Amino acid sequence: MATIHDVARITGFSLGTVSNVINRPERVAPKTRAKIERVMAELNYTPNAMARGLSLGQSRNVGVVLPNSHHPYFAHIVDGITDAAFPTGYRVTLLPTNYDEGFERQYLREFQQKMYAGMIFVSRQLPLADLVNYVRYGQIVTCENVGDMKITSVYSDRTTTYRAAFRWVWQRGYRNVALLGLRGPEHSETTRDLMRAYEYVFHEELDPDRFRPGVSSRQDGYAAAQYLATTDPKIDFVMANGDDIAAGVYAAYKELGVKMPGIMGTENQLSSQLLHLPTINHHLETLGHIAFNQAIRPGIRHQLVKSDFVAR
Amino acid sequence: MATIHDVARITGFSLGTVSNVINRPERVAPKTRAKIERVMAELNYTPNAMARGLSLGQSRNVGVVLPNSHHPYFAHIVDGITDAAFPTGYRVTLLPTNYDEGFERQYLREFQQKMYAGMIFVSRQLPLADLVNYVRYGQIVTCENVGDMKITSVYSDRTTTYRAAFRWVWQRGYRNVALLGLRGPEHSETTRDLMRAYEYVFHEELDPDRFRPGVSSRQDGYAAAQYLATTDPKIDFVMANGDDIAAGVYAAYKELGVKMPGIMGTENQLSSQLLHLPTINHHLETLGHIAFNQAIRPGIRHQLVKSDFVAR
DNA sequence: TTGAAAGCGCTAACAT
DNA sequence: ATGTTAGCGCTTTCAA
Repeated sequence: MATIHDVARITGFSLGTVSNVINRPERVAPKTRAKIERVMAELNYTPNAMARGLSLGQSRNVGVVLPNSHHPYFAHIVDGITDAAFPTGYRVTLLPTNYDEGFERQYLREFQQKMYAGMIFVSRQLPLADLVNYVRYGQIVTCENVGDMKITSVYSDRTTTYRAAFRWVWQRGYRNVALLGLRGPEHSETTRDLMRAYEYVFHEELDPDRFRPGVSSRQDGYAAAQYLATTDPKIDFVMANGDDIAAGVYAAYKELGVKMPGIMGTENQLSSQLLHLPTINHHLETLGHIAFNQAIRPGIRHQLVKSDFVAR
Repeated sequence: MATIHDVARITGFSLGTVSNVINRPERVAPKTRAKIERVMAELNYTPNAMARGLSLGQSRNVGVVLPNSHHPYFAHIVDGITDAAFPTGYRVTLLPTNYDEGFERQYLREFQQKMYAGMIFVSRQLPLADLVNYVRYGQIVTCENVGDMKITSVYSDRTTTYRAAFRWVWQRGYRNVALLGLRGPEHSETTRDLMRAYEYVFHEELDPDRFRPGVSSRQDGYAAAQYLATTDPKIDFVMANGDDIAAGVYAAYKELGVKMPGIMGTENQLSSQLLHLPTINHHLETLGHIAFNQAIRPGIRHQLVKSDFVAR
């Protein structure tokens, strides 16, 4: 592979001049610049990104921290991020944690070493305070409401939408609601938000037995619904954490032949349309888009992305 | 951030020795090794990946080239790749092309500069021969049947499965089949495979008007089906390039109120289960998994991933 | 077993 | 306008 030395040697100019045509073309005379550019093209030369990064102390990568990419919630956000990154020339690298703090720490250290120009924490295990410690090394953006913590955030106004959704559930006459989630309220801000909205509308705490954690796929939804239907037949509404999951719930109740409860999904995917189920649209692609743009420019900002309740 | 110099200075040993405890611990005396490791831990030291990469001429990244990550086909493969990469400590970076050769060239140059230990071409625009030119710089794996080209490949046996699917269509009595695809046969090997399988079973060429290109979402499927239903009412079977797309086709015919044709999807997603439509399961996560493993170890190999026709 | 030093490809002062 | 040079953090001969 051709290096900057090769083009310097061949053109007869110095390293510095060649470097200048790459980084500050205006400083070099048009004629020599043309000559150097021609040779670069001939040699099919591209600056080595690693060397550049090492010298500059920065890269054109953004790291995206997330537990996995199975769940549609994460997949949609990653979609938005890569779309936004594409025209900018930034690369996005996926940093899966499998819910393990250790990996998050590892990624943070790599960040500190300037491997990533910015990081997006789509999800995190580490305390927010730990992340805040790293903002001095570059841009970190979180995808949650962080209050007035000194860290950039992009988040959806879940509370408002969850309340609207529960109000709809209440008005429809449902009184025995079960919730499905990825992780319990002790681990997940989303689950806490959801429960708080429930309490706000129903004026009571949710029966702990009516929250089923560990649900992330249609199959999980199916299993959870089977459990609920057999152990707690009074349940008349199931709020699922994803449309495909909602579809799994639907299938389980249908197969058991018991009375179908009301079901709600989230993410506004195809499956809720097909089954004509209400859902919540978090506009996750938009969220990803914004998160990327925050990740590549300095400054601490907080941005809200509105979500919608889709009644059906 | 602590560098190797810091730990050398603090421990009183030389750079070389510290480097050795990182890379060849057996060469350094147990006592000095312990001492150095303790200081490393205290300083929270991690080797700088860029510097390491520059020095070594290699990275622990694999690049995944694909047009975009919207289509479930790509999303599923990426899922498989990241899952396989996780336990190995390799990073995966997404390299979207938007179907533009220029970007593929750019990525190939970065590869040549050792930015990526391996590359996976989930899709490509560049001629295969161009890719083959780069295998001497590292592992490149393509996700298609490349015959005896000297490049590693992982691909699904589409032909067999497509034939089985068309045979099923034939046996069910359908005689007027339309096909939906991302890109026309002139650009897409998948489409060519599909058409060849059609010809094999039906003993005739597909009427060109009965192939609708540019279909990649449920909405596209909906629009294509509307067009087909109104311009060519004889059509009695629609083969869609995705289950969600098949669902769009279903919706279009249903809304028009005309006789519902047979419909088949691919990828075995939830939507085909819900609508009870036959589909093809390409086992794309498995394919991604294998692709990753091929990408990180040298050698040219070809591997077939079996796909299934799911009759419904 | 440990140390010294060259080099990976590039950038950015600083000199000319 | 162009050249020279000292790093960026690390690995790896080669010596001691």
